[in-house]
Amino acid sequence: MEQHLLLKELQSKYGFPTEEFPKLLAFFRKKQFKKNEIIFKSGDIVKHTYFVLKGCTRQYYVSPEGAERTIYFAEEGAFCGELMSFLHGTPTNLNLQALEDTDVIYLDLKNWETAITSIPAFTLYHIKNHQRLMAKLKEEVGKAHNETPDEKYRRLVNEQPHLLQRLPQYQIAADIGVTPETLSRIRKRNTQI
Amino acid sequence: MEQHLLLKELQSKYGFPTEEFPKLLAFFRKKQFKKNEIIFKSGDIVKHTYFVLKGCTRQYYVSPEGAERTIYFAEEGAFCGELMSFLHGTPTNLNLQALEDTDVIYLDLKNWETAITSIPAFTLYHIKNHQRLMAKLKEEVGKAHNETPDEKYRRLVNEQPHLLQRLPQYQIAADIGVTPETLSRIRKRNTQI
DNA sequence: GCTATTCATTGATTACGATCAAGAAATCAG
DNA sequence: CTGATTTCTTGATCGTAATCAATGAATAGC
Repeated sequence: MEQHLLLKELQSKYGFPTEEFPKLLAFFRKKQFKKNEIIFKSGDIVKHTYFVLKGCTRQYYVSPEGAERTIYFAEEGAFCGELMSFLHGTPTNLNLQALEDTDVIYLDLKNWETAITSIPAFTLYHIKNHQRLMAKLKEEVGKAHNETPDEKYRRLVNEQPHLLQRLPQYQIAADIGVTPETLSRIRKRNTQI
Repeated sequence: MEQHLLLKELQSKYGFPTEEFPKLLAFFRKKQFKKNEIIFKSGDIVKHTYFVLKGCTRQYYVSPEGAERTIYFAEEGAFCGELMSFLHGTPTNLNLQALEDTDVIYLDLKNWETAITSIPAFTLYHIKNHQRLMAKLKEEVGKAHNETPDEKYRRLVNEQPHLLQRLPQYQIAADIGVTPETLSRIRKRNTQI
């Protein structure tokens, strides 16, 4: 029997008792999103927290002028959501969009709280995983200013090469923080060896 | 009797039972840092997590070329540390520096774990506070690319005016992500009304 | 109080990404 | 398969921050 993607994620990071898993999984429900569907948008109060089984989502920020800036992509085996809004019931200022037809499982707040309070290993996963994410974000903030677009592109090629294959270039451009034109030139510069 | 700064912080955000506080405080130890002292640096394994009682610290990232980029400043009443390294025992890639003579209280890992497991309200503070920080960082990542340096400066003036008074300009410049020369010109542009 | 650093300002030049504009290539619908 | 969108590339111009360089102001050490 094949291992559930969620269990795999929980165990790959910090160990999770297999026997607890069915109990945890029971709190989740399934859902599907169509390609390009907006899952939540700025101003919404986020009601669910999602785990991607198949497909890909992007979380992004929209500036007052309408420019988009992607914060991160969640592929298969990753949580995506916005716990700040989810936990506090406040409007989010981020947007979440499915970039492909995407299958997820999700928790509502009630089930999330029950799961967290009744399954300590799940709590531990959360705390530790958030440290990981936070560390990544801090690094992003740090690098956001000190790296040239060329460096950012090469880092993306090294760290997340799969994204290059599954995303259109203007999405990559939004992630790096440049215009599509500039990305096209960067690619030209960095391809010819 | 004056309320302890830590209790104030714990209660201001999400409510913390006052009667539990002495028990929590007992896990902490005191320490002082001199102005400009490096508390930890990239490559270190962070052994403590700090709460600032007096003074100010900055957490920053150093690029391979030696350029510094400040992630955030912690003033009185704020935690500062690097839980990723602290909890996982892995080397950090961030640096923490006291910008003034600074008094802190701190926890080592053993006491942190004991406090977290024995004082649920402290756990709750952590989880929720991390969401807040994470949301801020995400916004930072989002704005890092879409804001012009002028906009970043004006946002700093609006959101953290006290920092302008207590920090030298080249620190502000490192925070905004420009050279000191550029900041000087930005200030000139934005001062003359 | 005076000298020595460190820090802030100003100027001139350079480099690079944004923007505007137009074609080419790829994707999609019928 | 064909026409219509959408996406990607290429070119030319423009604006702005980095860099290099030098002077002025403020701080710290003796």
